[in-house]
Amino acid sequence: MICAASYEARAFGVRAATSVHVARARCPNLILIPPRHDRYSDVSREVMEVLGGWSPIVEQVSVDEAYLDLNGTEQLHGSLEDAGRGIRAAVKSATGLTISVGGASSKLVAKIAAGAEKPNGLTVVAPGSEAVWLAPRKVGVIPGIGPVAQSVLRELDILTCGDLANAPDDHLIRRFGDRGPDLKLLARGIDDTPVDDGGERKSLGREMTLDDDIADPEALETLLLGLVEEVSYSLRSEGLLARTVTLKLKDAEFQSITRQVKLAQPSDLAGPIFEAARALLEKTARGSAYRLIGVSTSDLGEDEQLALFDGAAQARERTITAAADTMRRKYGEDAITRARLLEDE
DNA sequence: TCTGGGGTCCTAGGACCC
DNA sequence: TCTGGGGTCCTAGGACCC
Repeated sequence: MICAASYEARAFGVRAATSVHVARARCPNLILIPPRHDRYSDVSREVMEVLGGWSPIVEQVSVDEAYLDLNGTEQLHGSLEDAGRGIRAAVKSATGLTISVGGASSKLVAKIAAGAEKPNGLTVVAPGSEAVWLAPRKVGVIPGIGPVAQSVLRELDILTCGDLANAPDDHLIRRFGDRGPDLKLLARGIDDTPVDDGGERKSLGREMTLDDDIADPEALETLLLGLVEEVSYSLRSEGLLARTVTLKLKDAEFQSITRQVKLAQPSDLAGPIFEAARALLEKTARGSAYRLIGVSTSDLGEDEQLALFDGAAQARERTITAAADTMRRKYGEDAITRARLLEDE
């Protein structure tokens, strides 16, 4: 599948999440480049470091997006335009990358502004002019209004932010419930969520879509074990313990099913997490075929002195796991695996 | 737009308690 | 024996974002 598409490719209808097959059909001269995720992480870190020089409060949203709280930095950086120009120049000189910047009185409007002139743009919305600036734009530019909400709004003849800002409350309440009127605030650019730089991870999981739908319980179990191994290794790498395990399946009709269970004791070991996930799979999968299987952990906490509470079996697993992790760190994550996971390769 | 994989957040319904 | 109203917690599903 396509992770990201150049603007040239986008002109042919190729965009993120397009399958390679479809992409090639739409754009025969497409040039495919294998992703280098480690490289992107490194560069992302460099960019975030530059941003850290412009504000003490930086909220990283994804590998390529961040919010900066510039309140109180006017003496240092000047106006929003000045800061925006400076940030773009600093990132360019540190990494060679061009970026788009949006400046505004809220995260909501700043984000929309950043997207207004891509790539390589700088858009500042003056405080007080948010509603006017937003009015002609499609409601879909508002973060949180996705395809489903857009189609509901379309039925109400609400197409632009201006339409939404002036929509009757009762219509919105009927279709969106209590949060309906809040949408009007968003459409006027009113948003007071703070820039939050203390984001802690809430969940960690892995899932895979299968080439062919699989019904065989044993095959599903083996796939699940592989996923659990990856998840538990990530938990240990991040020093986290999980309390809740969620199994996710998607059937041949694309219906997704989730089942979760709480562990008796938080864990970062494959053994207890797999046992929980396996039990859920046994209860849930009744012989039908599935096209996706995944496992996710949540209710995460910091690593405590967990080993103190281990029973004999877990103490043994912990010892073996520690040795295996040492090998993974030294020779790569694939350096060691379970015999059961080799069979299907 | 025929549908990946990593996440976060919200909602509704039911259990349970006072 | 039947039952109000409110709060909290849990679970499952789904919308949404990049």
